Amino acid sequence: MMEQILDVAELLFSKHGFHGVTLKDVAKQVGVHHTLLNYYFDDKQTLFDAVFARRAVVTIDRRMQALDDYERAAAGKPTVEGALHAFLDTDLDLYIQGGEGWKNYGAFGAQASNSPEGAEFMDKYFDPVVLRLIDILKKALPDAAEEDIFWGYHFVTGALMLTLARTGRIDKLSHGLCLSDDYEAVKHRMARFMAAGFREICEQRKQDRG
Amino acid sequence: MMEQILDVAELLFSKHGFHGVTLKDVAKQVGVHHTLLNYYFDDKQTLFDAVFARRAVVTIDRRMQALDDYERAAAGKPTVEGALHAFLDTDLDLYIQGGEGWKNYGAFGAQASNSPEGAEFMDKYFDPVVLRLIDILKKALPDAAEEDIFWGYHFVTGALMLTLARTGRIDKLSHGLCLSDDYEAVKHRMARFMAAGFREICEQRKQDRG
DNA sequence: ATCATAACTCACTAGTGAGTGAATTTATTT
DNA sequence: AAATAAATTCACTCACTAGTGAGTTATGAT
Repeated sequence: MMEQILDVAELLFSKHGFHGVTLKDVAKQVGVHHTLLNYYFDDKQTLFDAVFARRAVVTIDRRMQALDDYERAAAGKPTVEGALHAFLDTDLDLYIQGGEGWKNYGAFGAQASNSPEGAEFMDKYFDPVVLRLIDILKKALPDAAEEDIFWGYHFVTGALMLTLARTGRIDKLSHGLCLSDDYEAVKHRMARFMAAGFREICEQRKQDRG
Repeated sequence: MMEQILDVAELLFSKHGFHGVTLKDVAKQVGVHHTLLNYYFDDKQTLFDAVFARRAVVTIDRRMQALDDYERAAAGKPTVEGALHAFLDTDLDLYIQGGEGWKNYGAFGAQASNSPEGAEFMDKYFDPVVLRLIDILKKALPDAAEEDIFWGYHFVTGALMLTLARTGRIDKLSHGLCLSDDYEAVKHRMARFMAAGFREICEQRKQDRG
């Protein structure tokens, strides 16, 4: 039952955010009395956190593992694209293979990261992985200015977050050519797209200097 | 007074979203009785829409104008970077020069685009400009597959939305090296970064083919 | 000064939200 | 079958939200 509650909460929070969902909404969709949620979870915030925590550890561990593996495999010569592939694809694979639940979690996370509190809370979890990524990026771009790498990273997360947030929505613009839950398509493009961006702004800096 | 109400609503909605803000919150911060908001605006949704509408037209007009100007100036040979500069910088300039209000609006828009309803509502306004951009991008990349351009565009908005959404928050990760309201820094990097990405995924497609 | 209108407040209603503690049902053990 | 514990519902409280309509103050024209 607890799992079902988390599943529904995950879905609803991902669509409407923390304040846009009531415990009754969740309970109703689960088909259970709303006070049962207070039985399993102290309060609304606890439920929200539980939704996050349930899967956060998994993503983080996998990503960290993937980055470690990549760096080892690269044997001292990592590339931006390689690092980004490790960072992004590992996550995207989860959403591709993990079924409905993981897709909702992706959207949930993206939504949560939008509020100041949510972002701060999540950063606590994710910062180590991000720093690990940035560490590898620095090795791949030894001449790069630190700001450039950080800005590049911001662009990457932005793109990823938007993709995750829009899961399941139709892209009217492209007349359905791009489905926002077509993570295969994203996986196929994103790392390479972003790697080129990183290279470019480092190049730009050299030009600015010289 | 109406302006003050809109200003405060803009700020609060940008932080907490539609459901995270009560009319009392807004009224209190304006220093006015909460029922006054019902005097100026039919209901909460009307207020929200008014916040959006107040500035939306300005951005859209300016962007559309900038794209038109660019295409004319490019005289049949537009570049991806040029188009993106027109599209992005025009907006960023507004946030740079427009003062606090415009910065809040940026965050407000990014926040609003996160909910399904909000996104759909906004898309109605923004679709024409976006299609105009994509039109130019297609001319700049005549060999590109349509999906690639749409995906690239998604990455661009994602990065932009994240930047706008995080306005005013400190980036702990970079120890303050990147300030998310340092739009000058974004302006300096984003168009070029993204243009390189576009080029790359078109290149990739050629490789995939041949 | 007077009247009219705009700007704003007050007192209130109806409804909803989260949360509590007692009561009941369901499952588990003995 | 009885006893016990877990799972679930019920009846309720308290705080708060959006919104309404009547009332009040300020503003401005005549």
